Amino acid sequence: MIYPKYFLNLLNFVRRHGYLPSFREMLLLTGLKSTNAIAKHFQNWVEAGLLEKDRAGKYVVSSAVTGLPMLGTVEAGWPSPAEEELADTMNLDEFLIHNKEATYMLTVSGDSMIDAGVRPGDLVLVERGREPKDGDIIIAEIDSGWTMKFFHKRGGRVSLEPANKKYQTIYPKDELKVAAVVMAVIRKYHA
Amino acid sequence: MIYPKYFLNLLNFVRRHGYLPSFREMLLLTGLKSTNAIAKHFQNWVEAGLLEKDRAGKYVVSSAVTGLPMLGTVEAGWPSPAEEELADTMNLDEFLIHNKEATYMLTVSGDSMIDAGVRPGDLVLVERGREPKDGDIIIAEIDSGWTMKFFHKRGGRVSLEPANKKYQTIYPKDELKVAAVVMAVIRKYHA
DNA sequence: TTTACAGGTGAACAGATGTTCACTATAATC
DNA sequence: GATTATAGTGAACATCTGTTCACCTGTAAA
Repeated sequence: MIYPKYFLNLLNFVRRHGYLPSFREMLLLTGLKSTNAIAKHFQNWVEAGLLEKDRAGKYVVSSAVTGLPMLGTVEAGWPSPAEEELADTMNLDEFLIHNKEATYMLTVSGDSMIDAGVRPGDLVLVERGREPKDGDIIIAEIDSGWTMKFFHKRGGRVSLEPANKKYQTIYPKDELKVAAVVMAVIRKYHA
Repeated sequence: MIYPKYFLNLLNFVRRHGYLPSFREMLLLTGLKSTNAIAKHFQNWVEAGLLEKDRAGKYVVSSAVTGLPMLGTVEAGWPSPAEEELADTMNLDEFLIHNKEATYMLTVSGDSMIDAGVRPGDLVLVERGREPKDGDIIIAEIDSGWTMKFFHKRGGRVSLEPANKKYQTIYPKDELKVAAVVMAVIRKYHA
């Protein structure tokens, strides 16, 4: 995406400081000399969808700008520049986390879920206090300790199934203690 | 983590608006009546590490507050409340993205990398313009189209290896067109 | 009982904030 | 050549900002 003149200065400031520059700060960033020039640019950027005004009348950067471009599929090849500009953008935190207060991150150890594509060293985003449904991956407390397994509930009967033939399906004797439901898996390749 | 009184009001505001409330806005949020009361709280929160003052002297929420709690491993069990308070916190965007301008997100179709735990429907974070190293997963353009493969470079000889026995290793005839290097894989279970 | 202190009020202040108005220079269009 | 946008200047404005000072009040320690 090609941004209008001076807008990148604003973005750099936001990334460094975490808030929008004031009009006078924008003067320093752009080399301009009148706050009125900044005001006009800001109005244009609002019309262009790069900025927004919230209910209090304060400027805010649109999430369309801060997010990542969301493209097509791998097999389809790399999109053309025109397609890139149309691409959706997204913010990873907003995208992956629904209930922030209840969301935690854990490191996976062990290979009990490897056939489901969850490998040792992966990170999992889990949500506590969520009711697991049939087929969910959960973090459960069983007699011997803690484990990640598929949760199955068919006709009132609950089972914990690993995604690895080395391990056996567990049928909890009494009640099952569900610590959290796995919402997402993240694997990072380059430190 | 247990926050001091009134601090949650501030956090809620930040999450809704994307910026810190002013002292007068804090009065509305807390029910207090003097900005001086807010000023004292802010100073305490800076000492507690919940807020910071940047070089310009403006208040900013510490990243320790906005991030996710980062806990131990699955096998070790759920941490005690005491451990939770000590836990590191992290921000997913900062954690996963190094070069924002060059980072894109793609949906994976096809099963050529399934033995590496990358499944159809997964999302991959890729970085363009990065030099691939031996063992990296890359998005490459080959004669027949686009594909995701392991990049191998041993003794000057380059090969593209799938992580699926159904497919064969590719030895590019002429130069290899690397579109991007895969930096992370993300799988989301609950829409 | 006295002292210290955390937590709050109320008012005043200098500086910063976005907005607005009148005006200028440059370039493109008719 | 005259006209019309576009992009910018410069100054003034009311309002909002965080800070500061003097003061009040209940609670807990000395």
